[in-house]
Amino acid sequence: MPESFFNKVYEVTRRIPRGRVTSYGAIAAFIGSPQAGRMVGWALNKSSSQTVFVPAHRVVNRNGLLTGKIHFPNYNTMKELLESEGIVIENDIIKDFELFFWQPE
DNA sequence: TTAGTGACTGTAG
DNA sequence: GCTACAGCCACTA
Repeated sequence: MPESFFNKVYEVTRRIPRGRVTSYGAIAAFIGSPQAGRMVGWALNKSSSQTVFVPAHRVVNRNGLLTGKIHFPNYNTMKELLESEGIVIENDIIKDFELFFWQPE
């Protein structure tokens, strides 16, 4: 299969270590289109139809806000997944987001 | 084929 | 500090 935009999104997202998070913009920038963060979210949305597991819950917006939660089965699914990895969520926002932030390399 | 849409972000007012 | 707008790329109707 060809190296498409969202194919790279899956690849990068799967590299996110357990208990760490990153932002849509960081992934988009790593791929080469810093302004195409929307596409990242869109790709992750379709990730549920992929055969491989993609930790989409580890990707949030630049403020650490769980904007993607609305695309999970339940509004608290994303929060619970992150908390189960040791990340503290406060009002749908990741506490100490900078400390948990993971930059693609 | 064209138009509309989206899990975002940076800049400008 | 908050609101508005413009780019971003791929998909669906």
